[in-house]
Amino acid sequence: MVVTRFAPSPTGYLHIGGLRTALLSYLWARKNGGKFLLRIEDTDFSRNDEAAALAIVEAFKWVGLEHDGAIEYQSSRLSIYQEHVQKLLDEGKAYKCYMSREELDALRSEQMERKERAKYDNRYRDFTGTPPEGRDAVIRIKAPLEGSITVHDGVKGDVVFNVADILDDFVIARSDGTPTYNFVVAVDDALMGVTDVIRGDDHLSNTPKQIVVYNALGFTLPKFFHVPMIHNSEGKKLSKRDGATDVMMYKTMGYTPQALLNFLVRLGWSHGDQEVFSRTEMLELFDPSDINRSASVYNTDKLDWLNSHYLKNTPNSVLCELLEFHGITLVSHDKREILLDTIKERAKTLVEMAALINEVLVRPIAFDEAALKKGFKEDSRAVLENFATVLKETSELHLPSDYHHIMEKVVTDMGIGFGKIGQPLRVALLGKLSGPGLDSVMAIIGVEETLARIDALLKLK
RNA sequence: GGCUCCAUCAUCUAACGGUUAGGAUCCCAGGUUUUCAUCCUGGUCACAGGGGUUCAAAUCCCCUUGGAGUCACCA
Repeated sequence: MVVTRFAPSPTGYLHIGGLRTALLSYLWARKNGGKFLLRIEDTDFSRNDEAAALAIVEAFKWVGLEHDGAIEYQSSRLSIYQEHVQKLLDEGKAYKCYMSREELDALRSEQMERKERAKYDNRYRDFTGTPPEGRDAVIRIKAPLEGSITVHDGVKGDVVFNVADILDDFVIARSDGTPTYNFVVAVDDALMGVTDVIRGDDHLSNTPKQIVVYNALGFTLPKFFHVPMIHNSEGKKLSKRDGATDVMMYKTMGYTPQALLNFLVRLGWSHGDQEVFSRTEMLELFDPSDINRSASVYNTDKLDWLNSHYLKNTPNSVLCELLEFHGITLVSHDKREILLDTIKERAKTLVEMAALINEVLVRPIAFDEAALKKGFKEDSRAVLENFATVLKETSELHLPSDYHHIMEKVVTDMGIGFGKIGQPLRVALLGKLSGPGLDSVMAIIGVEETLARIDALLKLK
């Protein structure tokens, strides 16, 4: 049984980097028919932040990830931690330290002056005397004094830490009784039965401390997979200042969950030359031991490409639903198949699709100056008038090909090239020189509207 | 500063001692298209540097350099 977990602190939204580790954890659990747990790390924020948890669940829901069981809040597990602190106290594996804040600071500045590592001096490790009056104690764990601790990491390999370099008797419970992070993480992961810890490699150097806790409590160690960070274009850890880090912003920007997930799963992981992965393929092929060691740069060019790829392959009915979120209602539009077919070929995002759709559906309020100059020449008026005439004489116009035939007829009759009619017609219909195929546009908006738009342009000139 | 991790095209990456170092995105060019986009074809572009080990090194080892992360009564 594989049990993984995602353990964010309640920051109020799901971070794009968080989504990646969540995805990898989710995939690994589901692939093995195991469990994927969600735990909110709110021991310090202590304001039982359910809103923040909900934001994460909302984002999960949007991308289609689902955690198993109830959400665990560390803030509501305080008694469990206290129990385990007490256990260590009873077994002499942890002890009360009465050092004051001032004493600690003094010790540190002394060590700094001597260019030594800031490190607790174990003064209360074997203390048996009378504690100082009226002073709250913190609880420290007895960490090994020498030797080394090796993290067997599924991504990085064996990472050896020298105890003398990194450890001291660190605090596991504050003077107010609340437990600290490294203690809580170890206790929770162990108690919740987590077998595979997949998390950012910024946690790698915390791991020895957690191992000390595991060992003291007699828990068996999980497998660790420390996945490399995602960097911004400056090569630094991704932060809120780097633009879109909130997962839900991607919904607003018109990306599909499949594209986003596909993009993220390929950051730091690959399967040969494959670029496009369906959910099923991810589940089938993902293995955390294939994760890269090195950090990657967050560059959304490929996300755009993936998004347009998925858009092109999304059924119109689904597109229709997705577009609702972006203010486009097409359910009752009788030409929506033609419209969507032509639009989805030329948009990178749903937002772009929405804009393109409006360009077709809404009569242009102004004509682009340059387009007018380039697209409407001396002979254009005659061409458009001819076209309008033939249009009025023809009945039963429905398909793009119907309109195409009329364009052909006019062109042949007048002995001109296609460009002579295409350019001015395009300006009339769309107000500019680019856009979907004209026959499609006309089929979508119909004869009446086509004539009206031509008329509007002719009146202006 | 100590400790730890990392190092292949601009970007994501393949290669698990033997390839002209491959793919994708971006970019550029050509083709297709009434236009734009799509699509197709082609092109530019990389093993950080230096030592070893080996018949053979992008791959293993060491050093240098560079980058990142982490060092709390934060998580």
